[in-house]
Amino acid sequence: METNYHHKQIEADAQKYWNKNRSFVTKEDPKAEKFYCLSMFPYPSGNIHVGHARNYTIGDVITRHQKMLGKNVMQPIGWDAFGLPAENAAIKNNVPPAAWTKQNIAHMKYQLQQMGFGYDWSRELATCDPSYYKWEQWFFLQLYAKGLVYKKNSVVNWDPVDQTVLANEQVVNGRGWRSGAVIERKEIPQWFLKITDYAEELLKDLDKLTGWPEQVRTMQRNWIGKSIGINMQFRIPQYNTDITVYTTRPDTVLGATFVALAAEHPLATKAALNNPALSDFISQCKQTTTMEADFATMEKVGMDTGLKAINPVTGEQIPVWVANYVLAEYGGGALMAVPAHDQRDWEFAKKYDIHIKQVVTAEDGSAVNIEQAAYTDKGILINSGKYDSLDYDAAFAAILQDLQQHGLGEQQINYRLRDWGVSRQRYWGTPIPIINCSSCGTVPVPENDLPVLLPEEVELTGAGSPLGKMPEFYEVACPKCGIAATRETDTFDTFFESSWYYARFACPDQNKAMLDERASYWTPVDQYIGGIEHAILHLLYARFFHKAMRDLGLVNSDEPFANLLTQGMVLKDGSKMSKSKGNTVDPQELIEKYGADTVRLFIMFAAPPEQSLEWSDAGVEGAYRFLKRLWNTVHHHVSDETVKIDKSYYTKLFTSEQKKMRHKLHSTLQKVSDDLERRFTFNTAIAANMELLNALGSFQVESQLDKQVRQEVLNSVVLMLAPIVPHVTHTLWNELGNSGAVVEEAWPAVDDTALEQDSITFVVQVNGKVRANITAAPDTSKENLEKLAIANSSVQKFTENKLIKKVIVVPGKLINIVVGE
RNA sequence: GCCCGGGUGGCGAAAUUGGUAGACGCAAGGGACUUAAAAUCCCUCGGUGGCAACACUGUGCCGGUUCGAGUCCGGCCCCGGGCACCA
Repeated sequence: METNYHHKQIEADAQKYWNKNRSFVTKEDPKAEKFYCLSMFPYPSGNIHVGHARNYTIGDVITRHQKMLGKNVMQPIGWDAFGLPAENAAIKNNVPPAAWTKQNIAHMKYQLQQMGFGYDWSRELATCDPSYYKWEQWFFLQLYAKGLVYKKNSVVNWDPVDQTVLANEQVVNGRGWRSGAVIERKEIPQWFLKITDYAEELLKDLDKLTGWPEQVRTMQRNWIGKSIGINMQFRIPQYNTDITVYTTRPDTVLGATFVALAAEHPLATKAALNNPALSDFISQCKQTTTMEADFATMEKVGMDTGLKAINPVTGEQIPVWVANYVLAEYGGGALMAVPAHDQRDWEFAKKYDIHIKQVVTAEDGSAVNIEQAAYTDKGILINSGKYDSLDYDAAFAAILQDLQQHGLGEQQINYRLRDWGVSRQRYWGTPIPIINCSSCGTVPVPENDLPVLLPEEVELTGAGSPLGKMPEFYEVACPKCGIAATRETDTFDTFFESSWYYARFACPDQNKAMLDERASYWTPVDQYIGGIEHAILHLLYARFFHKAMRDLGLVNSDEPFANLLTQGMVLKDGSKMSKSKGNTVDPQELIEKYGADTVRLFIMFAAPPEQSLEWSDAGVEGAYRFLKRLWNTVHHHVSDETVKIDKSYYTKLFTSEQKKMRHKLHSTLQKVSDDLERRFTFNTAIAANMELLNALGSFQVESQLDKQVRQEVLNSVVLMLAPIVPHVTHTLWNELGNSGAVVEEAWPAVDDTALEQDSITFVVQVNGKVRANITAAPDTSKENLEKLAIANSSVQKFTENKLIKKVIVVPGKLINIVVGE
């Protein structure tokens, strides 16, 4: 055995072994339990960064550990290859996005292989490959046929100088990031998927996702935002029409002192026709950003339309305002404003001196001062005539009944969730398979003509999509009537690709169908790992696609991801590491210097996976030092003679020192198994192995049995660390005299007899403060523990001349003596 | 603004079900080995007081529940993620 740890040679050898023996190439196997482990696939931005390394190391540790548990494990990898950065790079470097992307994939693939991840490379796919996006176009047409696709006008960020649509990310302080021009809102026709048709199921099935973090389920629940309220009709006498207002607080309707409309509301448009000031105001409102965060923090402004609305419950006339804080997309773009019981309405009313009328008061009779702030809790009705003294539920029911009787209101379930707009006015994406014909209208591309190929030899200028300048792309004959027609030049949102790739990994070679029966074998993914930043959009879209695929008979489960691990952000200088912020760290240098095992060990040791990890170059050295120490320990152990462990070993009469060592080993094994299988706390699993190796360092080896104990410990340490540092353990396993490869070994079993102890330490507290430790047999009775504790001299210092009120004994842990004067 | 997290030594963190706060590692200081350095090994390491034994104090802030609170409850402050066209 080599005296020193040479990571380069060791890592090259191990990787060669896995490739040659196809250690991670997997087939369907009905005899074994399947385990599909998937990390979110990367966008090929150019280099692997630390966030990737963290994500993929977590996935790889779980994959290798599950394989050791005897499961048929599949871990694929691919490339989320369409997207905006390729276009930006193309403009900057004058390289077509396709070439740039392919070059990045090649480099990043090399980097992933250097990290030693156990991927089934035979399943590799890239979403920009026509063999992938063909099926995406096909799937869109299936959804179209099922009525889950529609076209409507919606708003985009328009850069008037570059004459192009900008992503939110490309709008900085209201200006285009390249041109610096003030961004305008522009309404254009776009394609939408009816995710809202699945809103109820997406909400309900969250209860079944017990393998997901509660945090993510809560975020999705709130995002879907189901509410039960009432649609009320407010009469507008001037126009002899009604407007519908949605409210979840019908108990406050008697306190409604105005109606507020979104700038986009048709009635606002009508009222502005002969009111130039209002017309100006509405145009101003429409200038504002499309981003919700900006929308919610901007100053609330409004203008009275001069119209009056009739409160359907009181018959009272109240003014109708246009206000910039009313969302056009939600609740019909109109709301009844109750300043006394809604904080935004309250601020608006204060600003414009609108009447504030309190109609709810606290249930427990405590004081409510609506001059200070709105009272938004549910409570008891006051100033409400016949509804006085009703609580929320009773008032809801009574008001609903009265409204129904007069045909002025109905119960309504609303969702905050909006339909998914999938059109992008960009080049580097999947072409939307639609043809626009002047006589037939919107015509789907016939299945036989798929895929609609994206031309790859293009030049990007930053002003609009190149597809719109390529007649050879967009000039087509209408598939229905044959006359000259125009192909859609928009492409899909890249979330489209990432919403079904996990299923395609089951059958990437299938060229006759989107998916085949192998997708039903492998899905749902047993363990999905990715950044917390994807908690809502990506995971919700993928859940929607899975249900839609199920309804088309393509998969046989309801949910795509059975278990989810959301890794925390990797931060640098306190902010998220991302390609757009340009603060990424390239792990390549560290791999060169210390090897992949050190990088893997450090990343897994620095923080538990769900927490954010503040990157620092210091500490990597410590991980390297540990691997060297492990190497040296094995080297020292095998330098004179190797020992074997057979069945008879486990029934030997061990000395108390040997028992202590074996207790440490098997309690560590128990802890590490739990850490890797249930808790995913890889940091504490590594710490436990460090402790074990430290304990082995002070274990004196004299007899042959001592040496066997040390052999047992080292064998187990190598097996326990194999998922985390697979290269060095590959070599050490054989150096320890074991045949076969560690990658094929089973996870070690706990020897329960080694866990038995003759005596354990109890903590003795007086009034909850630790005063002593006592040692006693594990089965010592409560009474005897109490006696031992009270008799202890350090304890007596705190109990003398005091009354012992009671004694609390926690079995196996502590005794607390409660004393008083 | 809304939704979801987080805050523990000089630093990354541990404490799994309310039961010894700081495991494990980094950095720092001291020592051994060496001609010297690197590497390696050993010791110290939350704060205050004390020669020491030990005592008091300490988990963002304020209050509460409990024999006992980093952990549970109420209120606040700060930091991070998401907010529908970054992926």
